[in-house]
This record gives sequence, structure tokens and C-alpha cells, in this order.
Amino acid sequence: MDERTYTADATPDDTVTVAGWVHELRDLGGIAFLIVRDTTGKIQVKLEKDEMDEELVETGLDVTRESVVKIVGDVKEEPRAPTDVEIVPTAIEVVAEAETQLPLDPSGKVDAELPTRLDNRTLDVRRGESKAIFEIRSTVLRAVREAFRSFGASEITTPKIVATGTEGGTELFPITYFGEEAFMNQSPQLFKQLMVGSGLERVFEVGPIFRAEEHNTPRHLNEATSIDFESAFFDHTEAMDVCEAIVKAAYEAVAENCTDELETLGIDDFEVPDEAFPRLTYEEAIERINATGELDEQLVWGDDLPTEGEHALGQAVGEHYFITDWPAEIKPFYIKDHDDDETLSTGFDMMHPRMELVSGGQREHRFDQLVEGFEQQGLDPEEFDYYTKMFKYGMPPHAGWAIGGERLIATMLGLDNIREAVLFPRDRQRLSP
RNA sequence: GCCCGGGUGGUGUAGUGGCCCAUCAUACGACCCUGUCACGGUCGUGACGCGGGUUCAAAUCCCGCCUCGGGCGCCA
Repeated sequence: MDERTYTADATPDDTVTVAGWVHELRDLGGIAFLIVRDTTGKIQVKLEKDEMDEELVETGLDVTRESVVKIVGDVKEEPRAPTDVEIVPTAIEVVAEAETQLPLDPSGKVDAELPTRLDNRTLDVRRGESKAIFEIRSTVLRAVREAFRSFGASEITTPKIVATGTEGGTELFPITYFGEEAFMNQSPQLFKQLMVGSGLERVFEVGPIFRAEEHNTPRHLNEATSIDFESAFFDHTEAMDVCEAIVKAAYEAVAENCTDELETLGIDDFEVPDEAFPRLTYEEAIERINATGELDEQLVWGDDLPTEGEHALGQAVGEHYFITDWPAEIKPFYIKDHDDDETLSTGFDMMHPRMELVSGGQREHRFDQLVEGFEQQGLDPEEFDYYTKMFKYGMPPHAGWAIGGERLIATMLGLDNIREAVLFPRDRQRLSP
């Protein structure tokens, strides 16, 4: 297709070959219009019955919606055409014919439910709205990579097939690895920590994580994209600074590069967060939740925040915010406690008013305390020997975090289901496509 | 894992015991139409998830199964 012209680039008086999908055919009798769509937009092709070659007109009128066609013709300036230009064809080739009963309508005249759309994702992403989400997702991923690099972090990739889990407690997908028991990794946590002790020092990873929890909600996936960061010689406050900067960089990139996509999605009030994200302590958080009166029972120190409480707090705060200084007992063992108060963890969460986006903290880098943490969690440190032993050979203090990529996109765009932000979601009911 | 709520033409829907051999839109087929831009018009094709039960009568009520969505726990 070396001579192909995108529909958006068709300029009057050119002779072009455009290739794309038949979006619609409007037959008015003596004249008919074929609307051809490609990744850049749509263009109108005119068919005039008495003026043009009979066979050419017949080919054009017989073509079914969503068939792939190749049109050769002259581009004319035409104020009556939707884009002010139209093609007067000299040749129409049906490259790939589409069956007539489409499982969903890519022109968007008739809605389809999410499961129908996911079953037919190829057709779904021919729709402008779906396509816009994934163009934005692509921009977000590029922006976070660039932002990480500006902080001097190196991109790494770590194994997704592992012998042991990360935190032990979470459900893992078991697999068979040449006859041995193995698992799909639930987080790059341990591997990225191992790398802050390497010559790389500061790393990030964008990759899949797998969780076998049987939840069924608009904010959970069994395969998600984790955006991970970890740096040597960082404490939790510095990690939060980077976290905030990365999220803002993602918003900025979308605001700058995706105006058409935002318009397609009907988002006319897209705002890049510019204020510093408030940092609430856990204690302040439960006090504020209790003050809203939304919960039937008052929260007390040591409680995890229930979903209802998160929502109440999110509404009260109204923007992204951090929750810091959690009770040590409800944060994982690899997170370091405050030096001056062992009941307080350096762990933090970063919240969007609608849901949790990030969790992170300063890590326990001292070998003895780390091994003790494993034992307290009821885990056998021996099984994690590949990890713990590296803490014997000079592991610097370090901190980091992980963002749920799909949650970032879903909250950014106000999508009501996280599955909208994944091409082929994996959830409790869905393993295919 | 626990708890709710759904499944009606290809798609999206209306229909809470008889008015339903099932509504509307869109799609699809045929015909008419020379400037549409959700083109318009006429006619037509096409569906009650599966199995059992209650009833004179079931898309509608009951039971089981399958399937989907949601809430919670937990989490990113």
C-alpha cells in the first residue's frame, strides 16, 4: 500500500488511493455517497449513476458496511460534503467484504453493552469513543516513561513466572513450570527492590500483574498493568513527590496531545491537577471519615478503610490525595516502620476521589528486620532466600510505589468501568478474547 | 468467598398472568428517490437463555441449571 493516502490528507486536485472501511452508504437514487473511514477520519466518495461507469457505480452500491475497500479517484473541493472535500472515484476495489449482520454497530447509532463490545473488540475499537480511550492510554504510557526518564530512572522488565508470591497472602494463579509448581507474579515488588541494590539504583517498570482474587467490580482486573517505581536512597516522602509528578505528567501529556480524543469522549472540563496533592495521615483520614457521618459505625485506629469510607473521604477532599502513616499492622512486612514509632508505617496510598490509585512506602532494607517481618507474617524466609540474601550484601535505604495503570486512565477519563481502559480484560468471567 | 439484580430479533429496547402467533429504534432484503451528512419514503425478514412446575391461560409466577452485571471483603 505504498501509494495510500490517509483520508485526512486528501487535498483537492490530487489523485489519490484511499483505503479503509465502509462506514456508511447513503443511496439517494440518482446519486449515492459512500463514507470511507480510516484511522485518521472519514471521507465521502460520490457515486453518480448516469455520469459514471456503470460497473464502478454498481460495485460501490453493492458493498456492505464495514467492508475494507480501496478507492482510486480525484479529490474535489465540495462545500456540500461533510469534510468539504469528496472523492470522485475512477476505481473501487472491495479488498475484504464484511458480513451484513454485524455483532455491533461501529457507527454508534445503536448502543451495545460492554460484554458485547468486549466480545467484538476489533469492531468496538472502530468506534471513535473506544479508539480515543486507547489513543489516550498510549499517550499516558509514553508520558510516564518519559517522566520516569527525566527522574533518571531506568526501565526494567522482571519475570512474570515466579516460584513464590510477593506478600504471601494474596491469591495467585498457579501454573505448571516443567512439572514444577509456579505462579503468575502478582507484583514486581521484590524484583524492583533487588535492583535498587544493583548498579541501576533507580528503576521503573510498566507491565502486567496477575491476581486471582474472585472480585467482580468495576475497578478490579485479574490481569492489570502496573506502573512501578523504586529508588535507592529515597524515603517515602521523596517517593510521594515522584508519584505526584508522574501522575501530573500523564495528565499534562493528555491535555496537550489528546484534545481531539477528549472532545470525542465529550470531556470538555479536563483539568490537569496543579496544586500539591494533600497529604493526610491515616489518623486524620479516619477522623474526617467519621466526621462525614456517612458510616454506620465509627472507625477506630487499626481499621482498614472500607470502600464506603474511601468514597466519603474522596468526596470531602475532592482531588487526588495521599494517606500516610498507616498503622504498621495493616501494611505489608516489607514496608518500613517509622524509626521513632514502630506502630506507624511509612506506607502510603495515593487516592483519587473515586478509588485507590497507588500504594507505596519506604522499604525495610535491614536484613534482620526483614527476616523478622517474614516470620511475623507466617512466611518461611527460606523460600524467599533469592530475595533476602541480597540484603546481606549492601542494600541501600529505598522507597517506591505502584500505580494501577487502568485505574489511572479510568479515573482520568471518568470511565465507569475499568474494563473500558483495557483492550482485552481478564476478569472472573472473561478469559477470551 | 458472601450477598443482590438481570437474560426478549444481529444490536439496543418496550412489555408485572389473557389486550402478545410480542413494541419501538437500528441493522438486513426489495422497491422509489440526483446533495446526503443519524438522508427520506413504502413493503418485508428476524427474538422471549435452557429444563421442569403452577394455571383454563406464562415473556410475565415458582424451582433447578447455564450465563451476565453489580455490591462487599480485599486490593492497584
